[in-house]
Amino acid sequence: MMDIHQLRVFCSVFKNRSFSRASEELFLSQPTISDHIKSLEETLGSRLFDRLGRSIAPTRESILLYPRAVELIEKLEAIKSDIKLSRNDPNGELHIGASTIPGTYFIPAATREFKELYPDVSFRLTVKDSKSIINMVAEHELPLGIAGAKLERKSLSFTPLMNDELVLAARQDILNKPVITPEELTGLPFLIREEGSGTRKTAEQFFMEKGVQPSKLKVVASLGSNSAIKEAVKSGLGVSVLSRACLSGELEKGILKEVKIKGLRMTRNFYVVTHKRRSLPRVLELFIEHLRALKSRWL
Amino acid sequence: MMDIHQLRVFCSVFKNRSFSRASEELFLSQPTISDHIKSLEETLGSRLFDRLGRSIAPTRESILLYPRAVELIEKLEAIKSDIKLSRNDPNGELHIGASTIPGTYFIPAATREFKELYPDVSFRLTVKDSKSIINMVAEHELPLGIAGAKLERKSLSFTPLMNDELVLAARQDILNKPVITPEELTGLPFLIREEGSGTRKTAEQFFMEKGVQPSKLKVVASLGSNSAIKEAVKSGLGVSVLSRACLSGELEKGILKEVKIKGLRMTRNFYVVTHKRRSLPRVLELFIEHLRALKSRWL
DNA sequence: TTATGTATATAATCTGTCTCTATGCAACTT
DNA sequence: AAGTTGCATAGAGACAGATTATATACATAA
Repeated sequence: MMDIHQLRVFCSVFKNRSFSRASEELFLSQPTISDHIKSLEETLGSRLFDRLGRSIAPTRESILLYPRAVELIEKLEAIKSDIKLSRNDPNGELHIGASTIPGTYFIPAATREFKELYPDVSFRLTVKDSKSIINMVAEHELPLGIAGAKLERKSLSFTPLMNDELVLAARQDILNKPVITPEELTGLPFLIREEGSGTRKTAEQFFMEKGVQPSKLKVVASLGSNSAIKEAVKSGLGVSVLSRACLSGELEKGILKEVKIKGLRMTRNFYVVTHKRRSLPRVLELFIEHLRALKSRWL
Repeated sequence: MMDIHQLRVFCSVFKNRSFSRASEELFLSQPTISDHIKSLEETLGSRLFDRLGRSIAPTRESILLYPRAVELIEKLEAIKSDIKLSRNDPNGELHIGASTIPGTYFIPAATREFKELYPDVSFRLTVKDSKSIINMVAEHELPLGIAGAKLERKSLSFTPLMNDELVLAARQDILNKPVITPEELTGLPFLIREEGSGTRKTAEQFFMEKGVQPSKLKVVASLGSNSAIKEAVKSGLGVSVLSRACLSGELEKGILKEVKIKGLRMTRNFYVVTHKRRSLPRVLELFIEHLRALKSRWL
């Protein structure tokens, strides 16, 4: 067999025009050099050096071999460093899945900023409900998911990324109080999400804990998306419970007010979902780090 | 250390998407495959395949590595076959040395014909006296020499290539006999080569053996080259002893006649001179074969 | 759930190759 | 003729590569 090591030895002998000088260069004994050259000569079926007693002379075959051997060795080194560098030089397409809230209000901004740091990455963002996202990670359709639930599966790992808080939002002219009691909820004109929404389900659960039956709410409309609800609240149609992230702009500008409910804090976790047995590419590790860094700004 | 064998194993695993199928393809055991992949992963510092239990998935690094590994392996094979082919595909420059007679009358024609057989070879012909040619071979300035003497040196090998015969040539109107006795030589108008010529020296030695002192010859002129002598003989200035090869054209056309000397045949050997410890490139072996084949036509 | 089959990892062992030291041999130098 | 330099050969030890046997993990079927 002809291997790289033998080629390295050959190149050193060729350059030095000497077996013994090659042995010094490579920190090997001279017989070792002799041996490798001999076996190379056997596998190639050609003498590579004429032993002239005191000196050696490269043969025609040797002269043919040398530049190619050098090229091969250099190429091998190049491959090694390329692979090592690729860990620190993120590039390629990142396919990320996220459930509605993070996929709408957190991840897009995060990808934009990350792309500024690492211009060679591109993103593909799949927004589905938490259950779908988790299933896709489990089926290796996604390397990374951000989900608002913790569907336990032994092959998956869930690590909390951030808290999402649901807040009661209203226009000041509709509800001009900083705090209300849970009981007062039933007197308000309520805008709610469609049946099946995670946000709605979460909110209803919290209300029930405080003894407020969802059916007692004065529902003025049921709408299909968070932004539809938000616009409706902004137009003064009623109040609603929405993710704080979804409301940040309006709260800051004072267009909408947050109304606290006495004794009730509605939070849920979003998790980074990955496969336990699957290694994350370095880029994805960096992206998760980036998300955690951004978290402090969001909360 | 990262070696070719490991890359071969990696490629097979990558193609087959399986350690065990790779082990069948390469006629190795499955643990051996695991081992090689593990050590490759260690030297590269990156996981190459995610082990998902039943199946494996190539990582980003793996996808980077694969095409390069394939390229490297193919390149190695290419080198091997190139070197092996080069033995049967003669090319490059052949530096050949020859003493005056063969260098003038034999080798040029031989190189021409050889070049027709192997168009990719080119020749460099050095013509010097035998002693110089032999020295150049000894000093590795020439891989191959054709010389008219056998200067014994233990590092050199002399193998007879052909006989050169010296013949007495004359114009028919000057000497109209097919045979003369050695004694009759002294009566002829003689043209001789300069002092130091191998041809002259050889002829004088043969004459002395037959009891004819060179000083007794009736020398009409001493000229510096074989062709000068030949032209002089053709112009009727006298007779001379010349290599048969040098005279072949004139003898065939009947311009000059060969005159035999009773009991005297003047032959000397030309030798192929090579270094004992030095391998001849395949092209040179072929060229020597070619010379031997041509010999039959010359004699 | 338990059993079974598939696929990889680990352990123990053996073999072969790489490497070394010691020594021989040939060629050049003094 | 003796010494020096440089490659080849022989023998021994260490290490890597390969194998078998076994363990572990996952998926599927009963």
